[in-house]
Amino acid sequence: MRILIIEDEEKMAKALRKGLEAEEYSVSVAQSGEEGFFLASTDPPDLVILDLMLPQRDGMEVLAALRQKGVSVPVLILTSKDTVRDRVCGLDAGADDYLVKPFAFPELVARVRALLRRGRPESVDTLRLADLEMRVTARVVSREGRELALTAREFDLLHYLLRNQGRVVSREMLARDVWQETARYTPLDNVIDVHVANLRRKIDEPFGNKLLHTVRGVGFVLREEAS
Amino acid sequence: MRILIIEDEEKMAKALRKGLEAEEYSVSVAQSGEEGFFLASTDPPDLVILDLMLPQRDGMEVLAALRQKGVSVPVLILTSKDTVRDRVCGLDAGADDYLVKPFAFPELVARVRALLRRGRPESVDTLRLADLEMRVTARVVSREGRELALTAREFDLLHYLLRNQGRVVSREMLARDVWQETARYTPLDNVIDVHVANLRRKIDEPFGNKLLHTVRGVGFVLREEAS
DNA sequence: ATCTTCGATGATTAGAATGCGCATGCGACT
DNA sequence: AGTCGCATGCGCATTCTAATCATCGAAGAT
Repeated sequence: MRILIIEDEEKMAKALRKGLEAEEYSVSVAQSGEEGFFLASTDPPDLVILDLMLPQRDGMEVLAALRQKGVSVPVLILTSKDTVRDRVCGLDAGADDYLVKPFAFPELVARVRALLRRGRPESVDTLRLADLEMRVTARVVSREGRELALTAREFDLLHYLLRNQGRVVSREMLARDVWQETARYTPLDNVIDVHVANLRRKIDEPFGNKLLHTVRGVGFVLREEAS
Repeated sequence: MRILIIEDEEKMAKALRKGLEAEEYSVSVAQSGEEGFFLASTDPPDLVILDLMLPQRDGMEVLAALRQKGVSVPVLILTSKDTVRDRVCGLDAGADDYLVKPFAFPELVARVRALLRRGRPESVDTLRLADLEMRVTARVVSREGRELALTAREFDLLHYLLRNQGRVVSREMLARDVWQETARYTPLDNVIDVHVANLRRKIDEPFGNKLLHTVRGVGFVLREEAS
């Protein structure tokens, strides 16, 4: 994940770079508004951290120019201007977050994480395990590129298993979270097993390596290697 | 734009609702964590404003449960817990912003705007799917170049489906967003189905490949490939 | 240790019940 | 006339139930 810091104070810039690099981000620094605008618009990073008081070109100007140009990279404003008026201005100019100096570094990092998390919306929308792929809102499931026809229940079941891939899920969990039956699940009732079997027939049987394994006495897991 | 406020203190909730409604948002309020979780997960709004100290179920729990369930709606935490530790926790649990009480209302609104801005793709006047084309302001729909005569309802319905192409939309969503009937949709009431059928007759039946598919148990999708 | 036995757990199958989606038609309103 | 809301009824995919079959693994005997 690439972060661009636009900040003229050298001390602050260095501290930020060091701290963010420790978090495994790839950091570059622009020392002026002009330079920052150029870098952000020619090769947009995944996030911009923007100081407001800059030589040559004010931070607000840089932000406005970027948005004007259609650059939609997330921007976090980091400044000592702390009035409500300043914050509202910054946010309304197109910033995604506004943090006031002095600040706590852990909070900055948390906010950076939050912004970068949002940047990849499709990663939330599509779940994957090996060559099995689920696009959630479209309700489409495919394996080896071939689309599979699942019923509503089967889809919900697989959705739950994919979200908990690697974890063993019990029948009680499935009864509660997929079937929404709070209490009255009985061992006599093998609805779950039936649907698991049906799901297996569609997502596993036609293909080589099985993904849906049963853990005797406990429940089921979705994972790659055989157990 | 729909906002859900999860907040038990009645005074605060009322003030928020009033202020946000003045900004043209459609606001609903949940008085407990339990209720908030239910509302947010069954019918996700465009934004959630979440208090942390709640009866029944703590705000952090609600957030974690929502993310766990794959609900990716933007969440702004609004609380009086103001330590750095609290903020980092909240953001890392999946919140998108964190604002501390007492707060300046204009700042809240600016942050709300910033969050909602991200969710929206910029508006376009002509929507397209395969050879189906809709010019929105002109209210003209055509396929294979031939203009189609749609009624007002049919147009609104198709408009909604086109804006959400590729996503499965439920009857509840249609009842709310196309019919604006907040609550009194019943499964017995098949108005939606009738209009979907009529729409199909006009945009799909005369042509080769169908675009409007039904997803049994869930709703309808507009998309190209057959499923 | 290895083999055998047996109970418990999971898998499979088929048929029954459910509920969903769709067509149709009528009345009301514009 | 055209459009929309609403109700009824049918057909069928989906889901559930229930009964049978397969498999696993621990315990005991050899």
